[in-house]
Amino acid sequence: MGVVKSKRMPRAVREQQMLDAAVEIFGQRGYMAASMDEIAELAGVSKPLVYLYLNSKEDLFTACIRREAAALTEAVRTGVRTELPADRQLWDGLLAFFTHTSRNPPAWSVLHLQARIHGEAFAAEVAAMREEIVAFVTQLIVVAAREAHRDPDLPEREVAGLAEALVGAAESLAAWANATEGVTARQSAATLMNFAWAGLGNLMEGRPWTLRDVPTEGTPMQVG
Amino acid sequence: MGVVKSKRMPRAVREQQMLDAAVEIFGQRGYMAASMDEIAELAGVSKPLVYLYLNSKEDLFTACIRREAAALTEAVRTGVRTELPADRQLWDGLLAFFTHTSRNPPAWSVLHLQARIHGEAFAAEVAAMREEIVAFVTQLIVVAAREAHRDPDLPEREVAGLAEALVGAAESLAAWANATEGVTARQSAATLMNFAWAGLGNLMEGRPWTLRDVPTEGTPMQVG
Amino acid sequence: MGVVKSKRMPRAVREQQMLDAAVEIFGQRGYMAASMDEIAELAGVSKPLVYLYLNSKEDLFTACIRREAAALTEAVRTGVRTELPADRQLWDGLLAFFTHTSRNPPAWSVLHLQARIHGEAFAAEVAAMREEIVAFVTQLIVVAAREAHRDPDLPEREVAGLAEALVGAAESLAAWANATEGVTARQSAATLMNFAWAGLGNLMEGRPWTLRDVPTEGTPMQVG
Amino acid sequence: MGVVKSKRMPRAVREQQMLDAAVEIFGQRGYMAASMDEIAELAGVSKPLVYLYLNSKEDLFTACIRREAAALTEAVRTGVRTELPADRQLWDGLLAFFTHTSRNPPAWSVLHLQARIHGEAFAAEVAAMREEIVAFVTQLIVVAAREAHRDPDLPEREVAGLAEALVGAAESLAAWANATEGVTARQSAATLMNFAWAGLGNLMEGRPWTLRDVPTEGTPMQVG
DNA sequence: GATGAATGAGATTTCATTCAT
DNA sequence: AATGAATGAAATCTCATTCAT
Repeated sequence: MGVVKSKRMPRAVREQQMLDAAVEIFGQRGYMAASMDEIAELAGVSKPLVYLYLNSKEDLFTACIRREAAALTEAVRTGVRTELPADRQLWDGLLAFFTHTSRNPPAWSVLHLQARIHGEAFAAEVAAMREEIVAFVTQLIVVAAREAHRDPDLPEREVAGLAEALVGAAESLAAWANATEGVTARQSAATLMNFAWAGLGNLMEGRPWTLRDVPTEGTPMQVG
Repeated sequence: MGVVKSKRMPRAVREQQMLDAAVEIFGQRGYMAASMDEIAELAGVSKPLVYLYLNSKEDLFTACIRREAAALTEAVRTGVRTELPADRQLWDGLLAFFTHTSRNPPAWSVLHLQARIHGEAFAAEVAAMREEIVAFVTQLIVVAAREAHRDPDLPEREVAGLAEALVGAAESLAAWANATEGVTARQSAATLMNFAWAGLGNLMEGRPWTLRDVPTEGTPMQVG
Repeated sequence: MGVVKSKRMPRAVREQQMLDAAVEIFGQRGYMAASMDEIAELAGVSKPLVYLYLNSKEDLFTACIRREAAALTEAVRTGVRTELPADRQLWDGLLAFFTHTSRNPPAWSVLHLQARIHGEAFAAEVAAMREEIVAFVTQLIVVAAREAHRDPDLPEREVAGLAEALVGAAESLAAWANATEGVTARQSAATLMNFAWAGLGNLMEGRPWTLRDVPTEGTPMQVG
Repeated sequence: MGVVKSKRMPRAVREQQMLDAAVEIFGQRGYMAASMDEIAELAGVSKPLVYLYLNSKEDLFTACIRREAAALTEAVRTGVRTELPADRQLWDGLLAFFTHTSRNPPAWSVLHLQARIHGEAFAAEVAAMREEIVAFVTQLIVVAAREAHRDPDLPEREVAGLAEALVGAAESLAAWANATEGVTARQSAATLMNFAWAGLGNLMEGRPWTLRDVPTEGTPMQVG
């Protein structure tokens, strides 16, 4: 009766349990402060088994980063349908992003905070994921420009900077939202969408960005 | 000619040297990976002297955070003149911010990355500084709204979210700029100013934010 | 032939070896001067293993005190049969006490000297043991008074003081006997028994305490 | 107005201040745990001055022991008049001893506890003092035996043991009295005097030791 | 497949002690 | 006479990692 701590599980399952534990601990303590002892204990296995499967602390951390990076990009990719208009794609992407990060705070901590701090090797793993997202946003901006008028005079470098700023803002907001009580993924997405699309200037003059069919909670993003 | 490594210096001077070294090492290695040995060596003193003056690794780190937070807020405060229009104030603030962070990359790493990761106590030190800046931006938005029209219907909470997003974007951009070759403070400020003030929508329709008297390098800023 | 330094022993055994070594070193050097390095070396293990099992220098010291205190009280308890007359009980107790302390000089040093010096926490551990012994002696005095005459007019507080003095004398004698060549446990017990029971006054007037059936070596305790 | 912390004092005075501070700290913390920093601070001088005058921690500790040992023996010597009867001499000596130790707890801690623990050299310093006292007591016993009857059949070795036990009991009682609230020097002396002179046996049969002219507080020591 | 036993290397921190003034 | 500045050496403790079963 009760939860039986079954032994002898297939390797794939054990590995996932270990990664779950590792993400949890790395997210809470940070890479250096996390101890393999604690991770093994939380995973419910002995330390040597962790080493047998994941090889070293570094490899374990890298495995965490890879798994969570893949999960996040997959979530965003799934949320976006490229046949829709650019602003709608951005909205859907943001919503998927904030939804995922808000559901996996330790994972987001690992990707956003920990991985960047501890060595170039780890940072590079995250950078790959990030570039994929930046590329997606960059392309969105280009498409939107094309949709808006026939003369796309935004130089490439400028577009890159804007995408960077937008992604950076999203990352910061995600961390802030996780740390702040009562902020929903939808609210975060709405705030950022307004900020990015309409700009403060427009917002203040009463002309926020609007998108039909999207039920909203944030104030300035008005449902038409 | 050259720096003479003089011995027996007054305490105040030595303390600054130690803090310089500590910011450098903490910025590079992170709090946990930084060793007191390395810091002492870089400061050109023995480890016991570091402990005598700064007391402990924690206290040393806190002292770094305090000094750099004070320096950054001071730099921004000095750059802004509150009698000017809101957008000009934002521009000046951003310029001062990016100028300071680009000149002190390790200091910015300590404030932006390290301090947030290692314990609530450290994070709180930074949070105080951050709140000061967020408050400044929040007030700018309110003032700008008042300048734009008499009916400021942006609810308080929304304004807070926008300020958060803007500051977050600036922080991210600063880190990115430090890590990317050839990005000037002025460019960063311009990119973010456009992004924040005009919004992507306006930008793409050829209506970027402009400010007279400000010579710029970034492209879309400064229309004709 | 000889002691094979076998590796990989069960935890319980290793812990006892560590405690043996710790008592030895703490007894010789004192708590502060004893180094975990030396203890680990004498125990034939690495320092981390000592920490893994015993947790900290403080905990290790406490474990030593507890073990030795228990051993000593057990030795005394075993030596005394409560159905015998009071003076015989005292004699048996003293003999057991001096026998045990003379066989484990470092243990006695730990209990009598070290534990009292280094912090109230340690002293309290010993105080518990000591109180047990003082209580035993106190009760002996009361019983003896009852046996001697029906009117026990010794006030409680006075009895406590006497018990304290007797136990204190025994403790001192034990330390002195350990430091002095050629003093047997039996001699110490006899000296103290005479001192305590008959008093100097009686002794000097040729009326020492005597106990039938007890072969003695000390002079004044004459076999009647 | 207020205590003026005068500088430039004659060496002899400064040295006494340092010894005062050292006895205080050594008594509280123990030899190892006491830090020269703390001693210098309590003495109101800089550390190098302590080294200039007292040379080293060891020498400082030895100086403390010497001073306090001399003070204690002097106090006992002064309290005893050798022309009086032996038991009166013992009483006076005990009273002087307990009075002195109760007035200088840190000094007594240094002599009784600290000095014995930390190295043979220190212990030897105390041993010299102790031997002087033991010799005094030994002689008292011999004299008393002579007074009591003409046939002193107590062998020398036995007398030595008895003196040792008596002195040991006194030492223990002194420490206990210092640690216990409300125990006066007179009470300690009375308890021990009864214990030593009459013995438990006599006490319990209602025949305590008595001394004319000595006002008492302890119960069994009755003024005839 | 899984683990209890064990360790080498290195972290922070403290302290007695000395130099230069 | 007196001190602020500075350090070498050593202490406790932690951790990633491996061995033997």
